[in-house]
Amino acid sequence: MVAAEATLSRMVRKCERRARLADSDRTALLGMPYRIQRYEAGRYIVREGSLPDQCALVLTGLAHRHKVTVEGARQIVAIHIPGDFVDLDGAFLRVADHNVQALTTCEIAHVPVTSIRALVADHPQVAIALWVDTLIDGAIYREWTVNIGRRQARSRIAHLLCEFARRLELAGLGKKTGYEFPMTQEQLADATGLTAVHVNRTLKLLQQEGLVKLERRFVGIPNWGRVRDVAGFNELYLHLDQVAA
Amino acid sequence: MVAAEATLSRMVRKCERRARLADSDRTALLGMPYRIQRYEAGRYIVREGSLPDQCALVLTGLAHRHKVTVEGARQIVAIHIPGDFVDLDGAFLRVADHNVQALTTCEIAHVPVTSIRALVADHPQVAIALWVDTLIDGAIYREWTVNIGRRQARSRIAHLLCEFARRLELAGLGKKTGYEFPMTQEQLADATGLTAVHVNRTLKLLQQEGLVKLERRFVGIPNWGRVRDVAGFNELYLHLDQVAA
DNA sequence: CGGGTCGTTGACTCTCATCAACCCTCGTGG
DNA sequence: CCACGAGGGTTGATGAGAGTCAACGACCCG
Repeated sequence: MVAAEATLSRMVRKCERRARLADSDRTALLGMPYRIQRYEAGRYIVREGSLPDQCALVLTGLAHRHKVTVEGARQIVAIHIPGDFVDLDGAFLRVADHNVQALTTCEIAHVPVTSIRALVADHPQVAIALWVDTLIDGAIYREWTVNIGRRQARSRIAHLLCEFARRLELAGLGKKTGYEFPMTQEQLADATGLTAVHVNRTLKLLQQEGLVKLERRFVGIPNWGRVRDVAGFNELYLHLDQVAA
Repeated sequence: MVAAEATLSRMVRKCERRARLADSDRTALLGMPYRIQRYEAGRYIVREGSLPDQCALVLTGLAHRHKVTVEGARQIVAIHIPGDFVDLDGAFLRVADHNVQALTTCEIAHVPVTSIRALVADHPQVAIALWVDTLIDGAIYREWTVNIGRRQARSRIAHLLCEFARRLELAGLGKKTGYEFPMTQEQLADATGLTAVHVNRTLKLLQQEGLVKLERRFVGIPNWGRVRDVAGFNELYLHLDQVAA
């Protein structure tokens, strides 16, 4: 499980950016009991309405959260990359209010809720770090609301691509100029509140304009400044500057 | 400041629903230093880009969070009612990524960030309660994303009215059958990702259907079941059942 | 009484959804 | 090695929901 250890440390590194951790905090984090499970693309990790007893942490691959309306329309509300806790909700909220699903094949570390609770009870700085993580998730949700509510398709998709670029870059999993991006157009549609057909046309447009390059499961952003402007992307909400207070 | 004390206790009551608090936790919460300030409707409480040194707690009236795109379109991302911390972000994130504005004339208690930090350091259960509050805010953000991304105007507005009904009811500030609702149609538009004109027409429609009754600053919901169905409203995401673990 | 904010309405436009067909690619199995 | 099927991508025609622009009306408050 060497790879897994390496990725647990990815999460620890993220926590270190969010609160000042002592060595004991770090070792406690790394010492959390967990069970690694592999999920094929499309498999559910958490179901709406369930009472989870574990929290999910992404080790490899991508996972997303989504809800389905009574009419059956799906909305993806968040996408998570390696190192993200997908489901801290599970530790403190009784019942899951949304689904978590593997977007690509991915490895998930399941941590018992009781361990999380014990960990944060004994390590206040870890609690702060995870709380800050929750706050930043909230900030991202807000930006998604703005994106879907007030930007039109072209900007909306560009914005999602910009957000991804920066987050992956920060995690050391890609560059602003290009990164692996395994979402289907239908998933992209569900994340942006559009339809797959319209996403297709809009992506075509973005490519014709030379703003993005798409190949297989790869996105290229040849001119970051132009795309950022088209998207109206301001990375403030990602709180990348966030350093232990 | 008797009224204010009463409303601080409203916040404490909310915290008690979110974590098991000892007497010492309660008194510590009530003992937080704060400065009460009155804001006229429309005044800014927090500005995007600022480095806040206080957190805002709504005592009376309504406040909302919003962001503005580069094109100047405004999106309201959250609305807060008395007893809500509007701005726990301020306690742990360096820079505000959105604006907080008085929606009606309201009274706000400002608590120094340092006091919040000291409070949660000394009272882990209070930290949990506030963290759970953050998690529930996140759940509401997610539902708003779904609302704006996947429901059409009629359902979308109905959904917002349902959410408000339940939240106000829980806070003891209204009933499901009707409540005071001082939002203008333009604000409603900014909260739902629509335009004021379309909100106007849609409200008309909802009234013609007998789903809602609108008078001045008051909303009536004569038949909750029907409106809930039109909205596709499922209150799970409000986590009203949330009780100390 | 006047001005401002908010709500109302009509005419027109445009973005995006819908429906439907077809293509390509890739993996599988005969 | 080829046939087949399924998932994903592409394209066109058409329509509906929502935006835009503009004018006017209602109400409140000074």
